[in-house]
Amino acid sequence: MTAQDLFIRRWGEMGQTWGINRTMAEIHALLYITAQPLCTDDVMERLNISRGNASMSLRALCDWGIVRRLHKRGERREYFESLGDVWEMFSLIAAERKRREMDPVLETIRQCQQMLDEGTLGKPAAKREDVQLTRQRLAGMEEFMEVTNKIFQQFIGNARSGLTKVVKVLLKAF
Amino acid sequence: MTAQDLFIRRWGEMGQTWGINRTMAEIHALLYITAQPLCTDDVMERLNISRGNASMSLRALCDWGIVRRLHKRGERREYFESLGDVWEMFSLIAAERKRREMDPVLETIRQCQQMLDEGTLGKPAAKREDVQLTRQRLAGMEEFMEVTNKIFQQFIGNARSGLTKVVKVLLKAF
DNA sequence: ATAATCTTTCAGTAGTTACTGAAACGGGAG
DNA sequence: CTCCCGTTTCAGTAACTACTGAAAGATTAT
Repeated sequence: MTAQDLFIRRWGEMGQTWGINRTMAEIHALLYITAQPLCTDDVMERLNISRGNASMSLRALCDWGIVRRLHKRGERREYFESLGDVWEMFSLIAAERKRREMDPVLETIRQCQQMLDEGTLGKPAAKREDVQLTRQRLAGMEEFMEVTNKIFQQFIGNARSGLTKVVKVLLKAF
Repeated sequence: MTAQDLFIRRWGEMGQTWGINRTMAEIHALLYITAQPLCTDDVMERLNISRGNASMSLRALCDWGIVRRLHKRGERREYFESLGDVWEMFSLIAAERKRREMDPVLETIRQCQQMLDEGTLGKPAAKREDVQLTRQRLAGMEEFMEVTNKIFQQFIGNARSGLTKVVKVLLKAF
C-alpha cells in the first residue's frame, strides 16, 4: 500500500533531523501505521534491511518503550507492535530525553557556577567583569532549563489527559 | 577559563543528540557564554577549528537568527554575538524546526489520508479492515501534530513572556 | 588602478555512524 | 543428548557527514 510507504518515508526523514536514525524511525512508522503485530522477517522484507539491523533496531525501540514484544500462542517467533497512543509514546520519549540530555546539562550548568565561585575569590578586578557576564548567562540558561523541565514533567506525568488539558489551558489563556 | 570550556563541551554534546552538529553547537555555546562579540579568528583559536568550518558554522547560526553579525566602528573584520535571551533563541529555533519538520509531516499525513480515500472505493471487504486501522492511526497522529503545532505557535509568538506565562498557567492548573 | 585584509567557497579527505551477513547463541522438540 | 528454528552479536565495510586548507571573492585603503 502506497499511503503507508509514504508515511514511513517521511517519518524516517523527520527522525533523522531529530537525531534518531532513519531505519529505526522507519521501523517504528511501519509498526505504527500497520497497527498490527509484525515479526522480524516482515520488517526485514518490507523495508529491505538485514536481519541484524532489524534485530538491533527493534530492541532499541523496545528499550524506549514505544514498541512491545508479543508472543503469539503456539508460535515460535516473536512479534512486535507499536503503542497505539501517540500521546503515550511522546511521554515516554520526552521522559527519556529529559533524563539523558536535559538533566546532564542542568547539572553541568550548576557545576560551572560553582567553578566560577571558587575561581574568583582572589582575582584582579580586570577579570571580574567577564566573570560577571558569564555568570549572568549561566543563570539565564539555568532558569530556562528549569522551566522547560517543569513543562516536560507535566507532559511526562500526564500523557494524554495531561497534554490535552495543557493545550486547553493554553489556548484559553492567550 | 575552565567553567566556560565545560559548558561549551556539554552544549556541543547535547546539540549532537538533537541533530545539530557538534561544532555549530560549540560555537554558539562559546558566543553565548562569553557574552561578548568575537571574530572568526577568536572562534577558530578557542575551539581549534579551521577557518572554513568557522565561517560556515557562523553563517548557519546567523541564518537561524540566534547569532548576529556586528561591525565594530573602524574595525575591518566582523564580529559575532549570540542573542542573550534564551527564550528568544528557543522561539527562533522552534519556529524554524516547526516549519522545516513538523509542517511537512502534517502535510504528508493528509496526503496519505487522501490516498487511502481514493484507493479504497471499489476494494474487496478483506482489505477494508486493514485500511480502517491505518486510517485510525493516521488520525491519531494528525491530532497529535495539530495540537503540538498550536503549542509551538504559542511559544513562537510570545518568546519569554509567552513561555513564562505558560509555566505559570500550568503550575497553577495542576 | 593595486595592495591589503578579511570572508566565503569547495574539492578532497578524515572521521563517524549505520548496515550487512555470517557466526554464535538459546531454547524447545524429538 | 542433538536437531531445528529463531534471535542476537559483531567484525568488516559501506555510506554519510563534518572538516580542512587552499584558492577565489569581497571590500576598503592607498
